[in-house]
Amino acid sequence: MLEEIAPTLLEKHKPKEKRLPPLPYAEPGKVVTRLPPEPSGYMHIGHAMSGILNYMYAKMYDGKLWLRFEDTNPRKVKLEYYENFRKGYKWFGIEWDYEKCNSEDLDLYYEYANELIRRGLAYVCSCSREEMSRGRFMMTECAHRQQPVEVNVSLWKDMLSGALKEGTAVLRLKGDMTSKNTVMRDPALFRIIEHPHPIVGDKYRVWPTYDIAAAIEDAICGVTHVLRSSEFALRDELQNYIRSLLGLQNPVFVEYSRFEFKGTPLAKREIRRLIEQGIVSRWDDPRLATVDGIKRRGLLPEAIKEFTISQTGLTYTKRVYAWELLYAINRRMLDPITKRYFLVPDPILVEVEGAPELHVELPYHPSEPLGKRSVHTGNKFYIPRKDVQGLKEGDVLRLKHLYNISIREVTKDSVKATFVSRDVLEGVPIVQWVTEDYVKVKVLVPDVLYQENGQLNPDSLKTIHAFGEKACTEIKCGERVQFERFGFCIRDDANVLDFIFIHA
RNA sequence: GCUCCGGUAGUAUAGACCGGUCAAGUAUACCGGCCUUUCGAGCCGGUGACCCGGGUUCAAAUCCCGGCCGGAGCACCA
Repeated sequence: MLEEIAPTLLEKHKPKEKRLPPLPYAEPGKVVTRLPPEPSGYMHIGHAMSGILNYMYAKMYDGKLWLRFEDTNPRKVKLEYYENFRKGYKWFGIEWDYEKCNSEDLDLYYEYANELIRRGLAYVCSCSREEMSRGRFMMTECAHRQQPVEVNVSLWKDMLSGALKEGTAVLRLKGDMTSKNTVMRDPALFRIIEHPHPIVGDKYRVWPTYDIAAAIEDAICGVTHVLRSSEFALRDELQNYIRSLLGLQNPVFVEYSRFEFKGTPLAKREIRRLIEQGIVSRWDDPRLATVDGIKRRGLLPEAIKEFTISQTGLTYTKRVYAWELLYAINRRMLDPITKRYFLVPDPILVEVEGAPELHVELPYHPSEPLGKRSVHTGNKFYIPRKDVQGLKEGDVLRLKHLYNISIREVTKDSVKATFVSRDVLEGVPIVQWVTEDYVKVKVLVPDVLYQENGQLNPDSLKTIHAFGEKACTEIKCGERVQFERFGFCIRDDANVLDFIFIHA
C-alpha cells in the first residue's frame, strides 16, 4: 500500500545497509585474504577489527580466507598465543578456510634462499649490527656484498650447520643501497636464532625475517589482497621486489592506519608493564582492549563487527576512536535482549506505613517477551539514596511496577513514608527498589586507563556495592542484564554476585 | 634528522582518483519535543566541519605550490 503511494518515503525510512567500500581489482570468487597474527601476545581489538575486514571482504567476494601464523621468531612466539588467536577469531564469528604456520615452511624458504644466493642476488654478511645500520644510513655497500657466489654458498652452509653462531652472520638481499626507501637497502632475509621453537623445536637455527617469509607465503597461499595497517606500507616495495626475483605473483595492497581507542593501550609492551606494575590485574582486565578483556567487559562481537564496517574507513588518517561510538552500537544491540533487574546503589531504608502485602509479577523487559519474576513485598524497601535527597514531606514517589508512596520524613539512615495508591500517577518520579529479601551485589565500573593528558586515570576501576533484588541470583555468569536506571552489566563470576558495568 | 603518508562538525566517517548536482551526506555526542511505569530503547526536529595562505579555472573540500599540525618507517620484530 505504502509502496504504491509513496515508494520514495518507504525507501527513505528503510535502514541503510552498512556496506564496506569495494575492494580494488577484486573479482568475485577469486579473492583470497588472510589473517596474519604473530603469536607473541594476546589478541586485541585491533587484530580483531583487521580480521573482520579480511573476513568480510573474503565473504563479500565469495573468496577464501587464510589463517597464517607469522611465527618465524622463535624467541617471541609462545604456544598459548596460537590458541588465543584461534579462539579470538572464532568469537568474532570469523571463519577461515585454511590454516598454516610459517614455521612449517622453513625448508621451502631455504630453497628460495639457495636460489637467490646461486643467482648472486643475496649474500652472507658478517658486519656487526652497528656497521650494517651505519652502512644503510650512509647508503654505502659493505665488502661482503662483492663476495663470489661460492663464498656465499659456503657461508650459508655454515649458517645452517651451526659453524656460524647467532649474531655473527645474516643473509642479505642485494637491494638498492641508495634507495629512498630504507627497507630496500640490502635488508636481512635470514638470521640465526639459537632458540627452540614451540612447534618445530630445535630443528632449525636459521630463521627468515618477516619480509621474505611474508613475500613467499602471500604468493604461495594465492593471496590476492593484503589488508593491513599502514606501518607496513614501506614493505610493499621490498616484498614485491623479492617476489619479482622469485617469479611469484604480487597481491593488491590496501592499507589503513591503525585502530586505536581513546585512553586504551594496545601495545604488548605497555600492557605487560601495566600488569607488572599491578595497575591492571591480568590480560583479561576489563579495562584492556584485549579480546579477553572486551569479552569480560560484556561487549558483543557483533557490535564490534558493525562498528568496524560502519564507523571505520580504509584511510591513512590517524584516528583514535571514542569508546562511546562502540557503546552506542552495543547498547542498541543489547537493549532488546537483556532482562531488566532492580539494583539499588547506595541504598536507604524506606518504611511504608499502610503498605499492602503483595505478590507481584514484574516483567523482565518492557516490550520483549522475556518472562517475569515474582516478588513478595511487605512494608520495608530500599531505594537509591540519591532519589530521596531533597525530598520534602508530602512529595510522592512511585516504586516501579508497585505503588505510590508519600514521603513523611527523610533522615540520615531511613525514610518514613505512607502508602498512597496503586494506580500510575502522571508526573510522579519512578524509582527501582528491593525488599528486605535483597542480595548484596558488587559492580566493577571500568573506565579508560589513561586520561586526556596522558596521565594514568586514578579512577579507572571503581567498585560499587549495592543491593540487588533476589532474582539476581538467577543471572548466569557471562549473562548481560540491564539494571534499571543504572546501566547494562555482565555477571563476572559464577559464585559471587560480581558484575562488570558495560555502559549506561 | 631523513623518507613516505595524511589533515572534512566534539568524535568517527562519506565525498577527493574523474573540479560544478556539496549553500557538504551519515553515525555518535549535544540541545529541544514525542513516546515510555528506566535517567534504556525508539520516533521527530535542531546546533555543528572542508587546517592556513597563495595559484590554476567561468567554477576547488576536490587539482598545483608553500606553510602549519599530525602519523608511519628508518631492526638480525612482525
